[in-house]
Amino acid sequence: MLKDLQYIKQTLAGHGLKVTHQRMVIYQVLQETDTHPAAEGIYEKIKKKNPSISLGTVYKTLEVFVEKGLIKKINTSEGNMRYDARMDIHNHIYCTNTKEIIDFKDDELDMLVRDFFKRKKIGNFNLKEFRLHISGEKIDPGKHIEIT
Amino acid sequence: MLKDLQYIKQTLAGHGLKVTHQRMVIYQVLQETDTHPAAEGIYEKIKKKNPSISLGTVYKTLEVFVEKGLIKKINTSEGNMRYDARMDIHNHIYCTNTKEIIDFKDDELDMLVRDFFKRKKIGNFNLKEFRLHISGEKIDPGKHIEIT
DNA sequence: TCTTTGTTGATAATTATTATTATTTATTTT
DNA sequence: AAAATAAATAATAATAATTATCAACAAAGA
Ligand SMILES: [Mn+2]
Ligand SMILES: [Mn+2]
Ligand SMILES: [Zn+2]
Ligand SMILES: [Zn+2]
Repeated sequence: MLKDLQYIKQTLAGHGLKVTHQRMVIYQVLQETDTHPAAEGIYEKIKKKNPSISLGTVYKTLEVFVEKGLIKKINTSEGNMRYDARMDIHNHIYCTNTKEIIDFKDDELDMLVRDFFKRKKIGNFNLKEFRLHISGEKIDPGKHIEIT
Repeated sequence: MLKDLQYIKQTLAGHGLKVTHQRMVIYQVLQETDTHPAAEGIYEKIKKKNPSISLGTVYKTLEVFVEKGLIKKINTSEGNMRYDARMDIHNHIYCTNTKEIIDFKDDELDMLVRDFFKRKKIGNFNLKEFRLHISGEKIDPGKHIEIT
C-alpha cells in the first residue's frame, strides 16, 4: 500500500495541518508499517535518511496527529505508547512474547458486540467505542500469525 | 465487602508469600477499593496510618503480588499502571473524562466472544485471554455508572 | 519587505517505575 | 536462647519514556 507524496500532503492539509517535511515523513512511516511502532522506533527509522530530525519533534508531531484524528495512540501492557495509522475501528492481538501488535478486524464480531450493547445499556455513560484486546503467544515466533 | 485480617493472612500465605504488615495493608487497600488505583494512590492511602512505608515497597510488593497471581496489573490509556484485586476474568469501562475504571462482567457477552473464537481460529497463536475495553464518558460525573 | 505566527531542534525537566544497598525483621540452625 | 541465615523494607539513586522550554528557523499574511 504505497502512498504517494501527494496523498500524504492532502491528508495532512485535510486535517488542518501545515505540510512540513517532518510531518510528511513521520506520517509516511506510519502508513508504510503495520507494526504499531513506538515514537523511538519511528525516530530511528527516520534518522537514517534525515539525521537532523529530533526525537522531541517526533513525539510532538505524533501528539498533534492524534489530536487531529490522523492516527491513534495505543498503550501496551509494558507501559509505553505505540502509534497506529489505521483509523477504522479494529482490534489488536498482542503477543506477550514478541511484543508484536497485530491488527484484527472482523465484521461479524463487531456486529455481535454492537448488538449486545444495543440490548445491554450502561447508564449515565456515553459509550464511545469498545475494543477487544486479545493476548497470547505466538507458537512459532519466526512465522506470522494468520487469521483464517 | 470487609475482609478480616485472618482472611488476608491466609490469602497471602496461600500464594506462597510471607505475611508482613506492609503486604497485609497493601492487599487490604486493594480489596477494599474498586477504583483500580495506581501505586501512588495506594501509597497515599496507606501513609496516613503507616507513615513509615516506602513507595518503593509499594511498587515492589504489587509486582510480587502480580507474579504470584494475587492481583492484576492493568494499563490505562494515559500510560500509567493500575492494580486490580479482582481476579476473575472481566472487562473494564474507562471514563476518558474522570479517568475512572469500572468493572464490567457479563456472562452472556463472555459466551458470545468465546463462542466466536471457537469458530474463528487464529493460526500460529496460542490465545490466552481477551478483554473488552469499553471507553466513553460519564454523563453526570457526580453520579455512578450503572449497568442494568 | 516587515510582521506575525507556527514549527523545529536542542536541551532541560518531569513522571512513572525499577535498581541498589544498608538496615530491619523474620526464620532456621546450633 | 543465641548465633547465623535469609528475606523484606526504607531510603535513595538510577532509568526510561515523555513532556516542557525556548531560541532559531520557516512559512504566511499584510
Ligand atoms: Mn489499531
Ligand atoms: Mn480488572
Ligand atoms: Zn492497528
Ligand atoms: Zn477490575
